[in-house]
Amino acid sequence: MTDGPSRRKFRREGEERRRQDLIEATLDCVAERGLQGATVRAIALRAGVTAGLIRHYFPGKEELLQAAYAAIVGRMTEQAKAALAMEGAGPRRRLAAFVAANLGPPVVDARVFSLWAGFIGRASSDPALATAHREGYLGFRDEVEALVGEVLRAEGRAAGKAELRRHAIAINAIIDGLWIEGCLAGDIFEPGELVEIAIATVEALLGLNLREEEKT
Amino acid sequence: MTDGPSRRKFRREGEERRRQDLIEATLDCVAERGLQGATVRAIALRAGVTAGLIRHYFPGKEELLQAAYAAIVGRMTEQAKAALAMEGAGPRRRLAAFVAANLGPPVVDARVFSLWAGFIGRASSDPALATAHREGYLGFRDEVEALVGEVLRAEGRAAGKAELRRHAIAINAIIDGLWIEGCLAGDIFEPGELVEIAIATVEALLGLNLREEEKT
DNA sequence: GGGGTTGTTATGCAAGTGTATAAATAGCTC
DNA sequence: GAGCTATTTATACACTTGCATAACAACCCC
Repeated sequence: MTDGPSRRKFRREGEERRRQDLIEATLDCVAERGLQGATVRAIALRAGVTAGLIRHYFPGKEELLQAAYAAIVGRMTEQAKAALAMEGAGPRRRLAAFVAANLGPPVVDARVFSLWAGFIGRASSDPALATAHREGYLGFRDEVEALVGEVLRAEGRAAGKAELRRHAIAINAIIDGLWIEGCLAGDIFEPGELVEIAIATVEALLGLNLREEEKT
Repeated sequence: MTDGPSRRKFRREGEERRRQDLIEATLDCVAERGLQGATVRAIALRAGVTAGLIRHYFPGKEELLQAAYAAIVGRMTEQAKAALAMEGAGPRRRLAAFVAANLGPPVVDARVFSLWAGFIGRASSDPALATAHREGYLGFRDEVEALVGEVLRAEGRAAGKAELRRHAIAINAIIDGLWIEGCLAGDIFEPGELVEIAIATVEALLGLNLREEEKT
């Protein structure tokens, strides 16, 4: 009748599966309790394992957080890249698709934003993180710049380097700004409103219509 | 010769002065080590006092952080309000001044950003914080909307409610987006470049020139 | 200049953190 | 089914955190 030292039952999962589960659990914790609330114990509980297991798959908590961050950044850029790769579509439609991709799910998401804010908030104090952001930002901006260049070229309009740079910075800012609001208070906007506003602003900025296809 | 129990020398400061010092120390800590690094001990050390004193001026650490956040938000809106209050200037110049005020020092500042990110990152998990942001955002946007309304009215252009709303959202996003980049990587922009880009984008959006005064 | 007020220090504590380590057991191979 | 391997659990440790408390001393008042 004496219940012996009952040890918890468990199942062995594949390595990749466990890593993914832990990353997902981390994202959930960050979303629900903020970065501070993402402790190893909370993450493990959410993943259905015990805390020690984290160290079996990651060198430390920091690496798990970085993996989670990388996972989210990956998902976001994946969307954007898909829009860029739209073969067969003209530059204008590709630009519009790119903007739209960055302002819809899964990019616009409170969970994503929490993690982003948590990480980026330390960029001022963490040089490595600051560099990472800068490279990511410049890479993103370069893509926008190239895209705008294509659009204008297709339009037969000369575009100076400085002008292109300014346009890319502005478009990037519009996307970022709307992204933030969508993440933080998506419910005060109509569905698709952010995308529409972004595209309309880009249209005004470039002085052309992105919705109708260019004449061949 | 036995050095007795040497107790630290100290000076009694005025209440308001101490509070301000503690708040400033908090901002410094957040800037240098991130929100996580802003512990009561680190803050006290920076302020030149011992940790216990914090609890003499604030109910707890949380309240100190909120005071620091409020202080920074206050400084930011102060700048913006000053631009709005420019009497004698036409709507267009006031709008330009408003945009510029939000994209120059002391609003664009890494320290400010760290604190902002730290707080806003918890907005998803903290309903009170989410509400605070929403109200601040909507208040800000209302001001932009009113300003844009004035500008267009002075231009003799009719502006529908929906159009006004979209413009305000867009302008707000531009300011936010550029603000972030200025805070995070101000050194990759020319001085005044962000302001110029913002104003140029707003000009394109509204289809008018903000730099030259309106004809009376 | 002596006393009282209270701003300030010093010390300690309970809770929570990430991490290290050893024991246990699930699932594979033969 | 026995034996191995390494995934997983359980436990403990060193450290930090915010907070409580009591002793102390700087400043004000008379």
